[in-house]
Amino acid sequence: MRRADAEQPAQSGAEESAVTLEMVAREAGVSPSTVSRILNGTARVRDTKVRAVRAAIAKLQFMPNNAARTLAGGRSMSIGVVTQAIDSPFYGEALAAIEKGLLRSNYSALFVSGHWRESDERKCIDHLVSRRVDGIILVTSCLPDAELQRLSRTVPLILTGRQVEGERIQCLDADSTPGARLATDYLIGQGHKRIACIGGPVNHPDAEQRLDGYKAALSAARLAYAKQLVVAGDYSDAGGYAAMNRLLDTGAQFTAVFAANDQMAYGAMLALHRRGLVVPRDVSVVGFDDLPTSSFTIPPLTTVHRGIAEVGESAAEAMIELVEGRSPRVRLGGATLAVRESTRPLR
Amino acid sequence: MRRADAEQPAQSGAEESAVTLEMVAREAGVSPSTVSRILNGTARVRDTKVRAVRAAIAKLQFMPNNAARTLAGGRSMSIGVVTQAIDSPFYGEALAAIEKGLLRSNYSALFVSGHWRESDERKCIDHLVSRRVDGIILVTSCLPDAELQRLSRTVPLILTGRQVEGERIQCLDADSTPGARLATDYLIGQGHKRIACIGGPVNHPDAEQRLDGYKAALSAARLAYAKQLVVAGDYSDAGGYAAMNRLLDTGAQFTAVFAANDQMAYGAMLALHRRGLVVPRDVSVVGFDDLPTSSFTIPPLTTVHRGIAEVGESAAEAMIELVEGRSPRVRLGGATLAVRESTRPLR
DNA sequence: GTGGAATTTGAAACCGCTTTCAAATTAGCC
DNA sequence: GGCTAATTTGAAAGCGGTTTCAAATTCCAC
Repeated sequence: MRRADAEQPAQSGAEESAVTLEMVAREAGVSPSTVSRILNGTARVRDTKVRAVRAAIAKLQFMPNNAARTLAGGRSMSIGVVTQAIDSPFYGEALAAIEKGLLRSNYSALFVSGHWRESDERKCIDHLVSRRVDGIILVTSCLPDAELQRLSRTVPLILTGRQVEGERIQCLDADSTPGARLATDYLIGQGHKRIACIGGPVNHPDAEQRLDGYKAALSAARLAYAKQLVVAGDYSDAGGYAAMNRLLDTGAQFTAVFAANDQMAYGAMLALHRRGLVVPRDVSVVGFDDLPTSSFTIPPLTTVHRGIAEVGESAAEAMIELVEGRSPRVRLGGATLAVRESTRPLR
Repeated sequence: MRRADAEQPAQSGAEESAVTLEMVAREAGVSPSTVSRILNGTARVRDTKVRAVRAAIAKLQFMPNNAARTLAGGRSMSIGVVTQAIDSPFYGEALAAIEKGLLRSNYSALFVSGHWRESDERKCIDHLVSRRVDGIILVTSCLPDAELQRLSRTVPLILTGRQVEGERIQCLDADSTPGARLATDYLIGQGHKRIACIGGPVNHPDAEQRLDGYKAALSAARLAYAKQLVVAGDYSDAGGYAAMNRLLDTGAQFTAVFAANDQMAYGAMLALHRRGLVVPRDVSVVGFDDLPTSSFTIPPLTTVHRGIAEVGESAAEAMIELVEGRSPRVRLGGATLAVRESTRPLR
């Protein structure tokens, strides 16, 4: 082999030939095993050697090859994170939190998005599996329970937004029902009796919970559930806008709206604005999620706060516990209502 | 061989022992090299064997071990993507686009965020390098030119938002000056003469471009540049809110504002609203970036559209060209103005 | 049918690190 | 000091692929 060439510092457009652990070992006058042990802290090593190795590492600017580590060690030190749309503010916040939660450990995150499509999500997950991630965090999943259970035999799972049984599945209990209940109760407490609801996509577990909370609040207050006051959206601004327009077009009477997420609330508020209706004077609006932007809408949005960031961070921490073999114990705070300026007492 | 054992589906909480290429080879009655060749298309293989191997792969549900591939092949088939904050809507959109652009290839993205801090960004990049990414896309970077040039010797770079010379550095020319000029020109064309500006973080190349565009428009229209009409923000909603309050507190007179990004425009609009000023009746507001939400603010925001998504996708495609050894040729469309309802002619 | 070129194949080396196992060293104790 | 026990160390065998190189086939023209 042209080792002579290799000794030359790489110039030109060519890639610098990487420093290997073996080169470090040679430089420090020890065996590769010793270097590895120092790197991983897997065994005691005489102090003089530790120092020599550290010096060699610094001198050569050694950076362990992750692929080799993964292959030899059987662990990739990376966690797959599945979301549905990386560009939604909701997932953005969750991802940032997961990134933060993983930070203190040596694990790093691999983000992929399923776009609310089973096939896409499946492909993403295959991808993660072939990359041998040590665990997968699913921030909402479109796949059926059985499939997740099967997957959990290959790799441990953390799941938010849904409850699925399984030895190696840890669910962060994030039932949305109480949050939706809280929001609706608040409106009722403010004297509203005709409360519309812009729901999430039908057949989506989380969306159903939010609708259930709304219904529960109504029935607890002995208010009739009026089907014509409920319209489905798709969790997007545009969807909320369209939903509100449909609602308005039917001529239904209401003094308040509960939107199943903040983005739809934004859209709904714009639709109201376009019709000359002022929030909260004419209609009170409550959202769900408390996105960072919700403090800056006009008017600032009253919304259910559940600490997306907190959930994300907990998920990350739980995942670390899980892959390190401990059993995580997660307790999440409940939902609270961030009361801002999009609601008012009825009189 | 305990083939009998191997046939049992894996049970219990134990991880399923992964299927290896060698098992596929045995099952198909060929050598591992042949399987590899079929997998990668690196050589012709007799058709009967191809079929046998495909069948074996399907039967065993073989999924190549990515770490082994990376180690042996020297390519990780992954691209590092550096942003500053994964939870900002701007980066969210960019990341989604990059993900999309990479989709058709076999490369996948590794997202990391630098949080506008040099040290964080440096750490992220080291991380990517140790994971042997085949290329790095920097959607804005805080590091000095020289450091990027040094980095480019290790791995090819794609850089947006800044121009840095280098053999293996490809810059997507995304000079913000013309966009800012466009926005300010529009306000001037609408008859505004006293135009305030909420700038980005000082010392940030991109922010400076946006300020330059603003100044250029003023001077082209022979309008005086008034220092008291310019305040610095930090590209966040809260920053825009605070900046507008400072502006208002000084008692400066203005009929329009150019905010260096949409999020600051949101904050500014809220600050105006709180003081009883109506947009656009009392003050016209123009933003920059055209975030998806900007169509749904109240009022919908007039803003500079530069196709973040387009930039992201181009970056991804250029990166593929680059790592495949071709030389990318990217031409981006210029900035346009999305005229909505936050501006009005002065009279 | 035969020789030689072209095409397919498999054996084996290697990618860079971890880890086992046994040898070498050091420590502890009588 | 001598002997055993405890601690450090290095050699070598993988991890699961890719790739080189030469052997084995197949092809083709004569």
